[in-house]
Amino acid sequence: MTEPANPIQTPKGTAADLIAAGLLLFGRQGFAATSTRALAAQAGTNIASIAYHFGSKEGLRRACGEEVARRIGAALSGVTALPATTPEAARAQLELILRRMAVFVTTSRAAEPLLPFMLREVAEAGPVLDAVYSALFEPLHRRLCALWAAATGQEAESARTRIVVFSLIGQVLYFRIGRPIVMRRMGWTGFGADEAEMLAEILVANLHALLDRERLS
Amino acid sequence: MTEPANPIQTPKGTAADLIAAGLLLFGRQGFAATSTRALAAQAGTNIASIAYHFGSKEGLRRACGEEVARRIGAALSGVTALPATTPEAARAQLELILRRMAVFVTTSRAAEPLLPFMLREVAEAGPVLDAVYSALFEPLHRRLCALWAAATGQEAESARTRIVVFSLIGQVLYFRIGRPIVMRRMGWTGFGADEAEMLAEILVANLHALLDRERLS
DNA sequence: GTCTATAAACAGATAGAC
DNA sequence: GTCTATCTGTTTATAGAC
Repeated sequence: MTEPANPIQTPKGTAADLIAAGLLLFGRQGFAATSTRALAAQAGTNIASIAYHFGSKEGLRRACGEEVARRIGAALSGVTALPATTPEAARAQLELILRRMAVFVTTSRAAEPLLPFMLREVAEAGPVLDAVYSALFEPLHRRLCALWAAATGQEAESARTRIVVFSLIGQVLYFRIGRPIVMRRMGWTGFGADEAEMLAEILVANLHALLDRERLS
Repeated sequence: MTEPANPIQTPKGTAADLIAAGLLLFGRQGFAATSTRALAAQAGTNIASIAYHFGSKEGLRRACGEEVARRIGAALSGVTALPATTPEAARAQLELILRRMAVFVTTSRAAEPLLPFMLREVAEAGPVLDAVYSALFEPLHRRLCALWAAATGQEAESARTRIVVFSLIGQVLYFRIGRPIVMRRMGWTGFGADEAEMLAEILVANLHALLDRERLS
């Protein structure tokens, strides 16, 4: 989730160009609305190369999903591997993850072509979703559930824990999904340069409020 | 078109059947992936009737958007019109709105064909979005911002208020969007009959925690 | 590996009978 | 208003030259 000092090297060649085009156009317009001609044009190649490299348009979609899973998985590994021995440590790690998520969805350059593609796949429940999901949402859900359980003493598998984790992730994702349309329709001029900071601050305040309340009950 | 005596009752006839088919299939597969033939088959009519009643496939999409706006607007009018004179009243109304949203996204039969269609339009940023948005998200955002401002004494137009409102709505919507895939992938068997109750309870607890923390700072 | 040309299927829209 | 048959353009996938 952090920007690596040495940014992930994107492979070169026609296949990589097509995957980049797929991430961009599938994410921007959706799978069905994107023609193979548009993909080839965006990649600076011809239509036939899609069949040559990926078998079909659907194959390119799959390759895009695997590429996303690969990059996201690498970016998340540092987050999902941290241990949490005490409630205090679990709380601190929940806070850390939320801060990184806030930065990721608002300002991370790495997220730019990946996030729209992923959100599309979630919305379309496409066949690629499992790869993306198992690389991102599943470890994130599991990790947050485990941390919440460690911080509160509740069951990680309980419905309550699950719903709380849903709400934590949902706050971040809806912020990303809804921001463009809300800003356009309501004439909001933007949140400024400190947008990520402010979102993170509110997410963390929200988290601590939830945890404190949980401890009291 | 005359207003039916029972507002829940859906109008009859081929045009209404096509709108119902559009809400269902556009919501399920997306606009681009849904063919006019599939729409006609779902509605139990022929392809030509789409052009006859709505001019084009795009016209049917617009009519679906207006239908959603009409129904949602009616369902929301009671919520967005309530006055809030004191901070305590504002807090109580925030709680009420969250409870209604929780019920709406989890158990309301009325939401079933509408919500997937709306979420698609949001994801696709389709041309219908403005009608849907102005009927639902805009009054909801404005109302929640105003209530939050009334409950905390903050500015309704401030970035902080906007982000808080985003997070409130996001918790509910992501719960609806992410639930199917998370349940499928993680083997969750469901949240039980009291799902809406539990979601509402957590949303409300979240709200009070946020408000209390806001008052202290 | 890359490309042009094309095949086969499909899309949305329409003409015209009823 | 409804429907069948059809037009026109576009889609994905492929064949075959280089």
